[in-house]
Amino acid sequence: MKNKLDLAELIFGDIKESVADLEKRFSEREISKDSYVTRFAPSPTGFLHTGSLFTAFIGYKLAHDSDGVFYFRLEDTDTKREVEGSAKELLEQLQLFGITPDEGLTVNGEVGQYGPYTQSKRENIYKIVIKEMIAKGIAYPCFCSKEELETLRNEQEKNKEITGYYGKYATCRNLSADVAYNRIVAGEPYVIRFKSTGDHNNKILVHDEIRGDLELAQNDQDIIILKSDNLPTYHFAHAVDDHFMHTTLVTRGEEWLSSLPIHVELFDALGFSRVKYAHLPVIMKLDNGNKRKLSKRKDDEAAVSYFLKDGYPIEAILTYLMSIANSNFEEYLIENPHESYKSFTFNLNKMSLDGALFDIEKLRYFSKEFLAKLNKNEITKRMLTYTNKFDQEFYLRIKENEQFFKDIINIEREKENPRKDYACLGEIYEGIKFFYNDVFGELVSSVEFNPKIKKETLIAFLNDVKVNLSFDHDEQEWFASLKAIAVKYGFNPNNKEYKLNPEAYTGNIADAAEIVRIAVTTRKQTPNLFAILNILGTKEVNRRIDLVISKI
RNA sequence: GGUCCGUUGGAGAAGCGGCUUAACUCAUUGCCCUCUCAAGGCAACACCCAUGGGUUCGAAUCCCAUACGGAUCACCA
Repeated sequence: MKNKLDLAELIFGDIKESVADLEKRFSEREISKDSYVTRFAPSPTGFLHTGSLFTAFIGYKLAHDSDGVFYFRLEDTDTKREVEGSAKELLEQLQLFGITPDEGLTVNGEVGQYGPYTQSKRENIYKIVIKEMIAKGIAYPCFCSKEELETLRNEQEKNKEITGYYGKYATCRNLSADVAYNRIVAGEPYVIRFKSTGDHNNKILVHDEIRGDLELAQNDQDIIILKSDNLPTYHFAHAVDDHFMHTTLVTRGEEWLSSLPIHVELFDALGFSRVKYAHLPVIMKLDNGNKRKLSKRKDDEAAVSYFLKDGYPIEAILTYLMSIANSNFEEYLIENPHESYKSFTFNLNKMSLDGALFDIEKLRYFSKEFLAKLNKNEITKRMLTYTNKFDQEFYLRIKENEQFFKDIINIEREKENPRKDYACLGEIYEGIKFFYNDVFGELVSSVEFNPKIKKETLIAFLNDVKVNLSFDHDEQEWFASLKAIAVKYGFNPNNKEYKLNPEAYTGNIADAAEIVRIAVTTRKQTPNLFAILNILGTKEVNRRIDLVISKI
């Protein structure tokens, strides 16, 4: 007759260490009690998700605001869904946002004493724990096939019972060690399950740092802890890793709330002291009038690369995320205009309980504010990095004459209330392309002037502008000279007078300015005309006017 | 369907039993400024806090029910 010890030895014969050895190996962190140890633990299944960035950001803030540790752990136990190279990509994108792990996997390799930080490399640790669990009888091998499980589920559904492997349905939990031993020797495939002692009708009291005290039904499912591929499932790995890595606060999406009872039972059964949890609300999106989680497959904005590609500054993205996380953050910003999310202390209690709708308009607002505050050198530098990656043609154009670009981007910039034209770097080209002579040449063929003004007047006016418009000195003088010319062609420089009898004039001063504006930019709306004329210079302005006249 | 979580304006939200004629921010609309646009300034925008019942001298705030929304029920995390 074989007993539980024999069974444990049969399955994990190569495992010699004990849980006590592990406790010794991964001893308590020397860290203040008030400091949080948090982590970001993604699976390598693709690029960085906006929701993941949010979670990582919160974890990072919490740890750093409390002089704690923020570490990165790779949860790569689902070999089927794994995407090659995504761990690296995740890390790099995180770094772009300034969210660099203090410990665990980093762009420079693994750091820290609680590793390995990649779950597939921790097989041994999991097995040490499971071996003891089998020996103690709180875990057991299960030989049920997927087909059998499927049949069981159908049966349960038909009878309107709770589905799953629990209680009387967990047939393998009653197998004697001897029987199990022999079936394994005979070569039957199996998984390892946790033997739950919970009762679905009883409640457990748990505390969530965001939601407060929660009363949840106990877990009674004999969940799988070791899959047939010898890798642990999430629930078990979470308990083992967060215990031995000494996490103090688990920050994760609220989709995990319903499996909390499993985790709590696991921690208790293993004799681990429970960690704290903060289940973060999920970022949602409105789809046909219904709220739903941002979806990787359906929504472009679910991937942070979407914002990067358009050139939203990472500072603006993080500011936006912080504004959803703690709404008093915006008040903080108003009171402290020179501060940012970096100096703001994030508070879990101020977090909303339900998922916020992703609001691109608000992101755009923060982004405009941010970009407007940059000086010409800073924005040029960013623009160079951005276009080098996403718009080579424009990159080369800027490079060719950096000063020219700086002059353009500096129009109405370095001052108290700068222009807020751009929500992202990707919008800049469209805004200023007419400055470039070759582009102007293409645009000019489709210029249209106010049809109310006669062609002859237009041409005569423009010719006059060519010789008499003065913009070498200051803005006042420029405007005065524009007025002087305009008057000759029947424009009224006094708007109040003009409004009294519009029929008597060719137009008002705005109409006159519009002609010049269209002639040199092909647009009806632009930033300050005086500045534009100066940047282009007399020669180019006159060349453009000639070109335009030839098209009228 | 079971279980859990939630519900204050178009969006993020403050509020936690009387100080609320419901803060603040974005969006929207109007006016002012003005060579256009952007910016800036000033206003407006929840006949009331999902609905219905309670508790209370008094409720957005406490309790119950209903409705609605979300999450979750895998050898995925």
